[in-house]
Amino acid sequence: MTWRRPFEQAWGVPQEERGRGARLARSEYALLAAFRYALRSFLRFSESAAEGGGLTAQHYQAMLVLRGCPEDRRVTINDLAQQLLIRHNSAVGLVDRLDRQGLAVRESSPLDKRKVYLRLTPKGERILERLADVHREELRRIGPQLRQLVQQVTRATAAPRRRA
Amino acid sequence: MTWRRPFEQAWGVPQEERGRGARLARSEYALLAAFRYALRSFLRFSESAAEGGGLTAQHYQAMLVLRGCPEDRRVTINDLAQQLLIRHNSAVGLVDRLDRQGLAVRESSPLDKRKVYLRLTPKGERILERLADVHREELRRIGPQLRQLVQQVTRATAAPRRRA
DNA sequence: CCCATACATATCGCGTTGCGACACAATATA
DNA sequence: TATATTGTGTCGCAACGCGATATGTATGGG
Repeated sequence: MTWRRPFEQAWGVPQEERGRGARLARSEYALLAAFRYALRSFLRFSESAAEGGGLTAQHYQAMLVLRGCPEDRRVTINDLAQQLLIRHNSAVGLVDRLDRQGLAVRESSPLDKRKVYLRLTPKGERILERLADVHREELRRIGPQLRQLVQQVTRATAAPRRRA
Repeated sequence: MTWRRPFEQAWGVPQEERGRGARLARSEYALLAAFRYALRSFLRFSESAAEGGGLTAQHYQAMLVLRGCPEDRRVTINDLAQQLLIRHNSAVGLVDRLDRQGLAVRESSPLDKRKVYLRLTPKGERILERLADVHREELRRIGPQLRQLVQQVTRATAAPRRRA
């Protein structure tokens, strides 16, 4: 303890830290750690928020894809997998859960009977709207910090141009 | 397909989209989805990079904490759990795996025999340095995009000040 | 000095998630 | 029609996090 939020301690970047041979200074690791901490924080927030509605962060992300999809398109299982960067079989399980919870339904395509289109239920839309709202607020809260961290991490080596 | 990276499609924010009654426009969902996509991309990159060294993203994050810790402090299991935002018992398992792979070792404190200090092994430090390096590069690559997305998402409602 | 309490770590079993490998029907291609 | 490709689905596995519980260690009041 005494060392909770990792943000503060990653500030001073004393030059002597970069000892001979060592390519990365301790403070640079600290910055990377602080960035990951910020990401974890946001993801934890997302999980908690989703849990409030009886679902998981994956459910939320899947619903975001369904709702955010261009209006002239429909989302298949494969599309979902691509957008979530998971394999199609993982998406199948996810859709099973969404279906079981009444958040989305499958609709097999009449033109290509292999395809399965997904659609949010009214209940799904309602819950998603609440979730999206809180997420936007949280993003507005942590946004500046996040952006600053990204900048710090990348800046740390963007100009490491020290004399010999 | 034809709709891969979600970044592009979340640009135009036509006003008519915000239909009567609807509090969030489709494009705002798309923006949130695009932001999560960016996060997932980075996390997948992290997993792939870690996998290259035979470990997982959690291993990497734990090692970051150990390495980034202030020099006058030592990291215990509880500290690790706090920094990773997990329960202590999850941290125990994680340390078990780090130990088993020869990336970190336990050192019980002589003053308080309950405490267990963690230390990176030379092998751990070597691997971590490579990983930290690639991560910094990736962050430099996606940083601008990420920061822009954060700004877009927050801006979408930061100034929704439309007449009537 | 003893005991109750708090603390730090460890163990166990569970549920969720993602994966690779395989299976199978529908479609496209030859 | 024979063959490949595509889109979904099924199975078993491993990683991860959790709650509940256990065990050893400190610490403070009497």
